[in-house]
Amino acid sequence: MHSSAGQAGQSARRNRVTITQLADALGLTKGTISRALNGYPDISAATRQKVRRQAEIMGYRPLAQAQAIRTGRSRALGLVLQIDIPGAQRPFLSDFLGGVTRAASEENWTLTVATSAGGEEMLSTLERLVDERKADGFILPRTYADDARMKLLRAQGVPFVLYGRVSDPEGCAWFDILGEDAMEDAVARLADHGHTRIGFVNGGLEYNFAHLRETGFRRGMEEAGLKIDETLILAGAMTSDAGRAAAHRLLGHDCPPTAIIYAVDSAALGAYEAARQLGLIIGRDISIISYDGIPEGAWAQPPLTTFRVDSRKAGERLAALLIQRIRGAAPETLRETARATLQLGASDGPPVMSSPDIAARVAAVT
Amino acid sequence: MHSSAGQAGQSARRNRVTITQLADALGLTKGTISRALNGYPDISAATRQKVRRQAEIMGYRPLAQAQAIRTGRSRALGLVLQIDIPGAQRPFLSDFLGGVTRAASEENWTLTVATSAGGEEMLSTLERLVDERKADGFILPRTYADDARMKLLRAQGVPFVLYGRVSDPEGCAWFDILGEDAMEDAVARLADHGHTRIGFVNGGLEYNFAHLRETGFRRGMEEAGLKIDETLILAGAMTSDAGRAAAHRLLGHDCPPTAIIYAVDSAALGAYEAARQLGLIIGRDISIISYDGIPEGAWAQPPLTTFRVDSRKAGERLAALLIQRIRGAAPETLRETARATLQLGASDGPPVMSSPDIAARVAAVT
DNA sequence: ACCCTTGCCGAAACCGGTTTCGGTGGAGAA
DNA sequence: TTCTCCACCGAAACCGGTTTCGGCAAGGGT
Repeated sequence: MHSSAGQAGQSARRNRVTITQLADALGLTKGTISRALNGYPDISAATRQKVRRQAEIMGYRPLAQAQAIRTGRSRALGLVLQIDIPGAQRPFLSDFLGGVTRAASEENWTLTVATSAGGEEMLSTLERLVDERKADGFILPRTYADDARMKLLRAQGVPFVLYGRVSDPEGCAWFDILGEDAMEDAVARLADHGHTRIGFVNGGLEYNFAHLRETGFRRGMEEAGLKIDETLILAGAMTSDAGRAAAHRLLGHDCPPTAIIYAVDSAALGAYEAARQLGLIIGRDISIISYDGIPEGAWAQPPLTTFRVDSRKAGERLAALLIQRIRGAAPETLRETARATLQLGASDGPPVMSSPDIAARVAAVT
Repeated sequence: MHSSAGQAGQSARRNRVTITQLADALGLTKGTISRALNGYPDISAATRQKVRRQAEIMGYRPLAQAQAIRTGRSRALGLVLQIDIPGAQRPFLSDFLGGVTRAASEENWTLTVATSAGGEEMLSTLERLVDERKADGFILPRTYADDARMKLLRAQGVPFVLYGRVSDPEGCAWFDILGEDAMEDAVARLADHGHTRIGFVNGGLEYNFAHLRETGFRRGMEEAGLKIDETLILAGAMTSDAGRAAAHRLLGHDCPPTAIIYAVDSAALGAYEAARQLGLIIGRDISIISYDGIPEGAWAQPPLTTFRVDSRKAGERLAALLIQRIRGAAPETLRETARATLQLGASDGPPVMSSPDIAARVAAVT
């Protein structure tokens, strides 16, 4: 029936040391061992010490699954990735996972990963993992302005942490990068270059980060003393196609911007195509600054000036926060933010062409 | 002590239906239920039918962790990613994970992911997962010519499948993309263009795929009736830096190639830098064909002609194979391959400059 | 000297399943 | 009719832990 796979279980099972073996070795009962290791107060310090040492010697590690059926907790973090979103978190995933698993394994936790295509599947996947107790808590990447996953988990009473902030912070723990500060800095940098007409291409407004980044953009414009032209603010660009369309629209404006800030790198890459079609050279005729730090940006010609996100650190912090959350810490105490770092490219610089110059060039081409 | 996290477990626990509840509802004992659902022969067809239907109605799903402590199997697949390798499997990860988890969840399995930096950490991580029974089997990406992970798992009797083939196939199941065929096709394509001096920049020879791709290159050269110049074959280039160095070396040759085949996209991108430094235009003065299909390639100028790997499908097949393997199928019956698909770019074409032309240009610049 | 705490640990139930072992009833054979 | 065998299911042990409950001995107070 089962040839080597059957033997597999046996030989792997052989060397595990169980709590009963530990108990026998010490002449105690397994109940006592369990309480000693889990820090119950009714075990003497001397006994606890002995148990700890012997456990170390024999290499005893409790079987998380056995613990789980009684305690309901399996020392596993859950992560459900939405993979149908074009280009979303694609390149950072490896770093992000590295961070999460590193932090998790430091506390002897593991990571259970699932994926979903589409929102409903996401929710059903989440539900399945919850009631099969595959994870004690969840990391939710890419928070939406109104997040259904959050509601589900909150209703079920399952702990979670957000990668991103949310408008209704009630009972939420999170880690986030300050995208608004980056957008503000981007404006300041362009203003320093001498730009006065600056466009803004935002991501999808269903994401919470988009609102924050727009706020940052507006704040930056105010700080720099520049007038905001609402017709130079677009949204919904998450892909290079959408980014290209947005660039065409802005550059086809009666009075086009001399610089464009993108909220999302993948969209910013679309501007390269648009510029090529219009005969404009990025970094000279038109300046671009963006946000994310995806590797494609560094390989574009000229390299994209962008604000890089440290995904690995984000993963590490999120895992650490979630573990604390599961252990009972109040969510209000579990909120952290970090700044993005400017990654210099050559896609921005002082304006060479004026707004009318650009308009003329665009008109000539089309 | 624990405020909302404590309540969390309770409310989540409430709606789970256990095997005992199912048994009570049917007036049977839980042992009978278990045997009925697991297809034991000593349960009548009628009873089995009744149990199945009632389980469906009540939405019963066995708790994998509870099953695991008796059976040793938790219905979880294991994946350990090595994240210190620069650029390795970075961009495909999302697709790959999507494939794995999709195939896994179809059978109600889950995926446990861990990461490691460096070979020893990899082994200890693997060992920890094995004896904590966090996974019933493992997917091993990027097989080495002599793979320590394989030996470990084989010794422990733990099932595994390889993403990639291996020189000693004894007891191994695998899925792989036929990189050698792609390399062969690449040579044929360049030969059709009219190239006769073709260089080859391989990846690290510690990886098994490198040997396969070199074989493919040589076979392609023979098929095309071209002479192989051993001094035009380099190896060990996995990063763009290494790829750039390799390009400089080949183009600095007394009689440089007019086309270069790279075994790895990330390395091929280094050729773009080298060409820029030497004043050569890729796709015209020098042709490049590569392998992997990373997104950066499509954004390079000109877009990289490369053989694209379907990572999602790879993930799906590997998960399916591993599950079969765990269930006892013989490894010899679990071996699949697929072809890479050519993704047209503009980095290759008919030779415009001859080998001496290129040599002269390079000499002039340096 | 007696009682009452208190500290500390053993015994046993429990979690949600799987698996072994017997026992019962009905069909078929003698 | 009686014996036998087999199909089918109940009872209970088991997996590796956690948690409750109760008991015993030492120490403190009167």
